[in-house]
Amino acid sequence: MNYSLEDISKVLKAAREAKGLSQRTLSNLAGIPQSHLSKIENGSVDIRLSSLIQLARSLDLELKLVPMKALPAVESIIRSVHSPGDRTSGPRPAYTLDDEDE
Amino acid sequence: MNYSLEDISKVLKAAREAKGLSQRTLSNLAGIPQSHLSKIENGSVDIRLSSLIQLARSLDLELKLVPMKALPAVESIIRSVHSPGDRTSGPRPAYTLDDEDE
DNA sequence: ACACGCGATATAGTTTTCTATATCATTTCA
DNA sequence: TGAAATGATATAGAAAACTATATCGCGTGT
Repeated sequence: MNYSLEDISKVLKAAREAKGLSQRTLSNLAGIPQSHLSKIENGSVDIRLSSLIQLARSLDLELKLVPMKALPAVESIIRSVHSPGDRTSGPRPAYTLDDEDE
Repeated sequence: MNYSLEDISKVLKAAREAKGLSQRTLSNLAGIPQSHLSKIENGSVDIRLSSLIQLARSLDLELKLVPMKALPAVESIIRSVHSPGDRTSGPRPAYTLDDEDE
């Protein structure tokens, strides 16, 4: 449930592959050496926050600090975005938050 | 919305204060020197992912990589969790963590 | 006034990321 | 066949986090 260093690297790698990017291409996008990118994806380095953010941005991901209390709902949303037809199991979108605030 | 280094530190600081913890107390909880904690909250260091995760956990926060597509919904949920009368935790164990030593 | 807890800051030493660059083993494809 | 692209790995140096420890100024309460 809680993810740690390795989980993050898995997410990053999966996101890169989902976008069909090679490490070298992403390397250029994010301004990070390919050699280092490899280490990051292998979870063999404890990257700095700036690197993570930079990398995430290049992959259309955004880093968020989520209160534990909100975690289930957040994960549900993220899952539903990953698999846009997901009705295999799940609490119906009880979270119909078409909010418009701000 | 997109947050960067400084925003993260603000969130961390706000979370700590919301829990009524001093830097020194959190320092013990998270295993991070108070002096370093201060720098982190001031955004004067580019912390490592492990530090961030560690710190987040101590504050009942969880780090998530959110697809941009899901961001609005996620942010809405997060807002609704710590919004107006923010109780931040209903069943709040009256932890008397005045652990200390020194 | 004095002690206390608070956050900020200083020094110095250790550890590690991060960089640039190059190479390697596979796989893919013309 | 072999050229090209892939991810993994190596070396060496630079920069910065992280540590322990101590101190400082400020506010608060006794």
